[in-house]
Amino acid sequence: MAATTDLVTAQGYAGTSIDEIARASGVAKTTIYRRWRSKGELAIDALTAAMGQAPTDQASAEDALGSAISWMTRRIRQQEVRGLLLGLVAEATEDAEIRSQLRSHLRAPFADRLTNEWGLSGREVDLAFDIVVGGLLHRFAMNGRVTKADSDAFTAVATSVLFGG
Amino acid sequence: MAATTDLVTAQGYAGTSIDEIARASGVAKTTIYRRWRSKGELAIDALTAAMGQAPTDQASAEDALGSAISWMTRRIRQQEVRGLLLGLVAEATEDAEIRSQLRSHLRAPFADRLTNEWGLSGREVDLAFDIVVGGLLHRFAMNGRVTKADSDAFTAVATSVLFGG
DNA sequence: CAATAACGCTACGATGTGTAGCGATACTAA
DNA sequence: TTAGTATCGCTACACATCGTAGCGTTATTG
Repeated sequence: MAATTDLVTAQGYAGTSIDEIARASGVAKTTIYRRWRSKGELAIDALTAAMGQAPTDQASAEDALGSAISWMTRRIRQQEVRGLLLGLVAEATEDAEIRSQLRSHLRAPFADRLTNEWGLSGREVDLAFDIVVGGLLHRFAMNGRVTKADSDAFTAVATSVLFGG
Repeated sequence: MAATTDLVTAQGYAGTSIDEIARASGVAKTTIYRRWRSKGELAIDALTAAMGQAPTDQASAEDALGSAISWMTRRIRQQEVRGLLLGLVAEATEDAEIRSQLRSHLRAPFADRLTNEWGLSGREVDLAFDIVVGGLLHRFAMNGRVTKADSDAFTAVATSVLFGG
């Protein structure tokens, strides 16, 4: 998984082959396929590790949303996370299995606590999520980079979706 | 180009090969490569044709933005456009050439008139663009579909970015 | 009707995913 | 210690894809 993250960070998702990952991690390709069913599922696990834990110590719904958004934008500005995520979102487009794993490993950690513990509307939390993640990834796809100003702009929009700006 | 659009609509971008496009259009694969340098550039042209013309008859900046956004969301809800776009955005991620063509064939028709003729802020028009396009494509990637309610939600957010909501 | 441009076709080279089969190595339990 | 089991590494493969080379054939054009 570390080799996966490193190579995808350096070469992009599509530009990284399982052969390379096997070589870099000192393991046979067949061994990788004994543990993961596909490149996508390996990337899901690598992404989950790279994301780490969502923040939990908040005093209000506003705090919880703000810190969830800021956590997500920081992660997306991280090249390791972004590289894996871009590849996985592209694959999710034509693979329902990856789609479902992305929902439970990426969206759930962001959204579940906000809706279950803080009572925020599921529809609006999803909207904030898609604005931040979709917006930043799309901006990267169009411009080849994502700046702090970019992530601040999407953060402001997503926040005002739930707490009128 | 028609064969490209049809096949991508039915099978997705990654799931459609140049061989299939050649067969479906009754043309040799080599002929396709004599006109387009890659699958991506063929898809750019097919996308441009499928998008059609951006609307132009407006009376105010608000009108112009509103109709540009609504034009874009309608196009993205169209399966032909969405299929091509999803594949191209994925490719743009690791291909600066596609990235640049996407800016001039997709973003420019949406944004140029808004900034040049109606004096809207480039930064904010880009933000509206990325919210609508990025948001809707990402929602499709996560859910496997995009509803009218989805596009209405992103439309509302993007509009309020420029004309305070 | 000759010269030129475009096409169709077969055959490649390079790369990728994912699998089969087999011998060697490490681990586990009595 | 030793027998049995799970895991591993390796080669080879099946299959698909992009994009190109070369060559003979058909259109087009002047």
